[in-house]
Amino acid sequence: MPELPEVETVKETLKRQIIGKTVADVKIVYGKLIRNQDPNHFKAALIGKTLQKIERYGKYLFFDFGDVVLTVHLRMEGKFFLKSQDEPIVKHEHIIFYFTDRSTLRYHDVRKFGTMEIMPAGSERLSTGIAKLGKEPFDSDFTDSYLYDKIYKSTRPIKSLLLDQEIVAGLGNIYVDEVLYLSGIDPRRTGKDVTMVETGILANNCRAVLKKAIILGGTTIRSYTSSLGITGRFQNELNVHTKNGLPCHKCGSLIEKIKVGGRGTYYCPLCQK
DNA sequence: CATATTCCCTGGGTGC
DNA sequence: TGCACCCAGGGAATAT
Repeated sequence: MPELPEVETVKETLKRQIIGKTVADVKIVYGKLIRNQDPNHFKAALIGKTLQKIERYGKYLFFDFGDVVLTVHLRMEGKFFLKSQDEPIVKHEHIIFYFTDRSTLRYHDVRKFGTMEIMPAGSERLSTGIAKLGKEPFDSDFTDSYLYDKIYKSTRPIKSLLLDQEIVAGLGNIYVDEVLYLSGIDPRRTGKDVTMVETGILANNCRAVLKKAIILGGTTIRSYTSSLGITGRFQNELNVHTKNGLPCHKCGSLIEKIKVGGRGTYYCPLCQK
């Protein structure tokens, strides 16, 4: 499941590979991925346009084509592959961008959860979801007090609050489990129960975990590859996520898997209070 | 307003 | 081997 580090890796890889390419055609195999507009408008907005740059905020990608911007969210299993236009369209390739140099960018998504939308340049961050995104842990204004202000009155579990993109943009299920483990905080504790000091520890660990994961190219679990066949290496650094039944590195007690806010959650019952 | 639930979708896993 | 069934999961829509 691509979270901030995986999306960052996808962005950097695609920047090297497709910036400067011009769209010759777009084939839409599964149109429901496209939000808020009909497929013909989607195609017409891109044909003839040249990709200028690619940016990322939270888990969203922004493909800048000059006067329009293509926003993409990979959700669970979305990935991009760069192929020759001569290669046949395979199962789960839902949208194919044909470039004038006979290469193609293919959006592949087994679960069909990903979304795409074309927005006029300058308004791409105003659409549903994106407009409400909170700060990224690397933003200068992602301060301890910013985070504390968002959580200190809440009765929701701290795990759910950290997963909430309106509070912290970019964290997903894997990294939230790791952040809570490193912070020694039980994922079920409510926001109002978390102290200012603990909030500072959480904020620091958000940055530490994401920074390390970006350097390692993200996390590859369950045969997930971020894009273009790339394999991340952060899975070797995981302390708790997917580790149920294995001994905790700090105390040796066994990692448990529970549900918090409807999400599978891994934690150390001794180290996380 | 805050929080909880439902829905989207399919491969993989389970049980028979 | 095949089949029915259930589940995971990010985020938007809907309900409480």
